[in-house]
Amino acid sequence: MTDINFSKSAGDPDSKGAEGASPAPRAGELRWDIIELLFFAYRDFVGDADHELEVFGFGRAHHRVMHFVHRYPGLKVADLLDVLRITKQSLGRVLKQLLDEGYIVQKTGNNDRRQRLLYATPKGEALVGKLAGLQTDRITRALGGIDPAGVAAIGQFLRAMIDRDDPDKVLEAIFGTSGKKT
Amino acid sequence: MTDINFSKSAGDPDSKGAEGASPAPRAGELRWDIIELLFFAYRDFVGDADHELEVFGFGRAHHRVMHFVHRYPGLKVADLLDVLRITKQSLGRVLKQLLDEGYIVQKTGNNDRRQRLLYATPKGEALVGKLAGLQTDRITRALGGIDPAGVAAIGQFLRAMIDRDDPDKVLEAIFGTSGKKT
DNA sequence: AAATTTATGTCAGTCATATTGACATATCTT
DNA sequence: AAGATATGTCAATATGACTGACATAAATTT
Repeated sequence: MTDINFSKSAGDPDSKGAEGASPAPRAGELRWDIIELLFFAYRDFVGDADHELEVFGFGRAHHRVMHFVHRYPGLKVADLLDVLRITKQSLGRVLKQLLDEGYIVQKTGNNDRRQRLLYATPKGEALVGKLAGLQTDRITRALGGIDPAGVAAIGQFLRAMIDRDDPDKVLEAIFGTSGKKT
Repeated sequence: MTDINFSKSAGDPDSKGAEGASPAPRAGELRWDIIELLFFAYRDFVGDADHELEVFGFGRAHHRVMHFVHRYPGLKVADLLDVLRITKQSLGRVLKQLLDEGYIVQKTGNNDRRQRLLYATPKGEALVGKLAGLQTDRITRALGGIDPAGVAAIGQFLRAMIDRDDPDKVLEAIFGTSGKKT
């Protein structure tokens, strides 16, 4: 999916009825520029990985799972569901494939034996690493020529775009006590 | 789609037990931070619109179409296909719904009567405006506290993340002679 | 004028990813 | 023992995407 889904946000007081029938909501205020740039930037960003994934017979869903399992070793299935915001059934098929094909392994939790902690295998790491390399190339290229202060602003902006209401385990790691990551 | 599609990266030196076969490509260089922030930022950004779209019985595809038709009045069907990077068949159903329900109208081209130029109706403008308002709220909030130079850096970064190889009509408008939109 | 190309629309069949709801099992908590 | 939790799985469905084939109208070329 090339997801565009621009956003919504809140309430747009005036929106539609603005002048005549056309809403022209907050005329000059809407950030059409950023909205569009985010769409195209994200489209091309995820596009990098898509081609590579085809080679493995995987889709974006597999990438998402591999990414988080790799980054947060020992993630539980429930954590993954929170992060990806999909249902158990949707995750099930993808996760099963990754397990069957040896990209991920499960280990029973030490404290709670009902839990299946997920870990990437070397094979899984290789895949995730390859995909991150492609995306990193694009990011590095895009950051070229931007000074440290600018890079910091970019990080600040991206973080501020994320909902903090009910952070999942991964977001807690990103924003939590260890709030690093520009 | 909550598209994540990260990329690859590799190595995570320590992760689970990967040592061994894992590629660990360019270990310290991978931008896991930006990769992840882009995922979450985009997920929440598009999430804003999703809820609102449900009210109308529409999906993200409808939003994308409405957005570009609104922003670039008179866009041809072929242009839309280039921008959205989907097939005629996929666009067909969505576009037909929007036409049937009065969010968009078609006008035969003046020069070329085969063309169906697309325009948003006031009703369509209202919807797009509402969605853009929600997303703009998030963007404005995220940009708060960032100085002009930082905002410029963000725009520069997002633009640089976009492929420029074969720009479609919309990208030409964004980057072309009238390259504005920070 | 006839042939070809272009712009659009549409039909049929398929796929990937997602959904909800119902259950089953193992394990932890009370 | 009873109940709650973590996970897995089955069935049925929806959306948005795909390929390929074909039809029509209008423009362009020959």
